Amino acid sequence: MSRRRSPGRPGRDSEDLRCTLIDAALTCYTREGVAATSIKAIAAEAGVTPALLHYYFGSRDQLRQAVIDDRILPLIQAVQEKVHGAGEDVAALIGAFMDAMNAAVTANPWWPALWVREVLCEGGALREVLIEKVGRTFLQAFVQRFAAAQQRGELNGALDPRLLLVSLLGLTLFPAAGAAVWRKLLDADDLGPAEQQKHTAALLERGLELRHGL
Amino acid sequence: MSRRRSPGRPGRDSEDLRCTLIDAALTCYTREGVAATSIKAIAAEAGVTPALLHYYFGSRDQLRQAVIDDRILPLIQAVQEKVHGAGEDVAALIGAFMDAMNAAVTANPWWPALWVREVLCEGGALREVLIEKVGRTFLQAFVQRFAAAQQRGELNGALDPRLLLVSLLGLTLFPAAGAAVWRKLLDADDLGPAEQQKHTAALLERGLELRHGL
DNA sequence: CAGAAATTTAATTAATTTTTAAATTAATTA
DNA sequence: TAATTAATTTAAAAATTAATTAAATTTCTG
Repeated sequence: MSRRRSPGRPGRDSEDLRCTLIDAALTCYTREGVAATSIKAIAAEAGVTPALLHYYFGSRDQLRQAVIDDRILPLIQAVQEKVHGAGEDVAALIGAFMDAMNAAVTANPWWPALWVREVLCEGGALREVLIEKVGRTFLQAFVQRFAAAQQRGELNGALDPRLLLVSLLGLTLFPAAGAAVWRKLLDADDLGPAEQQKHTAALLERGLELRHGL
Repeated sequence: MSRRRSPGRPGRDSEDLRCTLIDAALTCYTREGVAATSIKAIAAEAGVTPALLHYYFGSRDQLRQAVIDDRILPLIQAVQEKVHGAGEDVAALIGAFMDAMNAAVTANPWWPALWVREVLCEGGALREVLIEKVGRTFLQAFVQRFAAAQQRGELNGALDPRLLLVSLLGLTLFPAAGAAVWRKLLDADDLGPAEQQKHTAALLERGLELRHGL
């Protein structure tokens, strides 16, 4: 945070400030939402002046675009690639997706909250980007493979193949986005990604196993 | 939206304007987030002047509180009561919860997006309200009943009882919050609450039924 | 018809934010 | 080592915007 310094060019031990600034922007976006975040707030978060953000990015909009280009798109691409590398089998596909999501979330804790806020919600700042850039093809590839697997009897036929990926997102992104809330409500500091992962896998593999049915 | 009229007291056909104003506030909160919503924006949404909002509610904060008291708390209470009315059986409990959520979401389409934004996310405006007012007891009651059911062998023992309600929320609120996105991505206007409900029930009851396991 | 109620117009106040320009210091280069 | 360039801050300007208040307007009610 506050790293107040005097004016003038910094010494050669300069950390990568651009990176720090983008981190600060992500923190603010996550905490307040993209729409409600001013460059003043980002500057405060980074312990720097608004003028510097101008120097680096030009304007508020360009800064937002930089955050998208530098952080968000690569993240999605990483997930896409891991999934792409999975073989023919649906189980492998789903497993790869869940693993990729868990890895992405663990490495980028800001991601889930930002996602639910700015992609899921009407008026979200990342909606267009994601939907047009990656969403459609990504989602539809899954839908087709799910449907094919159902026909081969390798996947619960009562599921709607179009909704399954949505369910998987709901079981990964949603719990991760609320992690702080759950931990507080449950007084459970030990409740980490590992427990979450195990629980979700159990639910997906076997369902609730109710004796009487819903 | 715009219902421009001249100054002065309106005719006696007056709809319940207070209600309209609160609706407009909800719309803006949902679209832009509570923090980023000005009373000016709400006034525009309702086709009314900012001064009128003052006349009705006193201030921006009081308006927010009115939205919470008039709309959000009753909604949660309704869910709570329906769940409370469910019998001993876990299956009945879970079924009642899912039904109550689906009903609440169908009747109040703004609810899921507002929830993920303002409860789930750090800095959300409804976080404290919900967590302190209803969250803890509600959640813990579920946890205990889940754990008891597991001991009786009536519920998949590999699940984490603390995380199951989170999963259920992730399978209801999350898909509902993104409904517009999914529909657009899938070119599926027919994809409504009924399909969603059926799909989720199938997933919960039987899991994925993969041949090879995850 | 008189007074109260519901609205808008218009003005005030206040704050805030983005952006620009100038000043300062350190590094690099010739 | 002097001159230039780069990275920062300070300070100020410019623009926008928001919340709130006061006054004016119209319609209803008694």
